[in-house]
Amino acid sequence: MPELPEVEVTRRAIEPHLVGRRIAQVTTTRPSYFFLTAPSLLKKALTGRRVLSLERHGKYLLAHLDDGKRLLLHLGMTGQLFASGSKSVRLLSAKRRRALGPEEQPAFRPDAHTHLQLRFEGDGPELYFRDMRKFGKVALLEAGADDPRLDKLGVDALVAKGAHLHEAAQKRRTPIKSLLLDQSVIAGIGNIYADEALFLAGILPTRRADRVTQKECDAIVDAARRVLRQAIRAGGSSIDDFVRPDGSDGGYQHARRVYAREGETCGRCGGTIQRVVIGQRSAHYCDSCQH
DNA sequence: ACCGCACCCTGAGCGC
DNA sequence: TGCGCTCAGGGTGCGG
Repeated sequence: MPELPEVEVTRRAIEPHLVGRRIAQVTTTRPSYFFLTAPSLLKKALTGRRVLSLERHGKYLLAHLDDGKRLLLHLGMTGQLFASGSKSVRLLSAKRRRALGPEEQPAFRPDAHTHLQLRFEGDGPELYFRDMRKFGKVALLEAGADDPRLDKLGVDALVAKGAHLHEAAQKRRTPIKSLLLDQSVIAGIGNIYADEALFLAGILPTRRADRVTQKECDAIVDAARRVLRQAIRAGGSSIDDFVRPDGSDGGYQHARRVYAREGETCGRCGGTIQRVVIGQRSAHYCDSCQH
């Protein structure tokens, strides 16, 4: 699931294909939950526009256009943003995957899950936004308009301090992990990196937020920053669907300590990794390393 | 204000 | 072989 590292890896790789280029043609799927701006409006607004910059805000990408409007993208759970020519089995349906020989890796061709395709003037690849479960989002923001989703975001996890977490935690009885996932407190942390940060900080995900000390908040946020930076360097985590914009896998899934490792051995103490559900989401931890 | 939970979606994996 | 069920989860929005 794309979190800050996956979105940042995507931003860096997509930027050279996007910034400075003029959009020649926009292709979409039918209107759906995925399109916060109707596909017809999107096509009209994007065609002919030049992209000035590509920013990341938490897990959102924001492309600034030459008419002052902005294109807001969110990868949701299964969103994939990549360039034409990419090859990866993660870009294929299971049906197509099964039909392939073991060594075959055909170049991606847009399918029913490819909700947005951008073709540009001149040389360079097309860009595709594919999202199987449609939890991703595309929205066009009018020039000068505020956006509630962006306004709500807390401080970016790459620059957050323990104080940001502690301030929010003091009056909250919710589990500390739920607070870490709250994008209005700190922006960018999702399920994988929340579990990893809490493991490194030695704090149980179930601990009530108001019982986490300032010092412990420092440790959690420091650990989160470290984990996120490391994950960016590794190219993100390709556990289910994430691919880098050239079709390659990230590498951080091999470095994770607890996430999706229920029943496996803790690399630090030799104990067994546990799983509980917190706020309708899996939480993974080691009950002898975390308190 | 806070908190828990339903919901949006589709594919994988499982039992029968 | 295939059906029906459950699970996965980011963000939003609701009711208590």
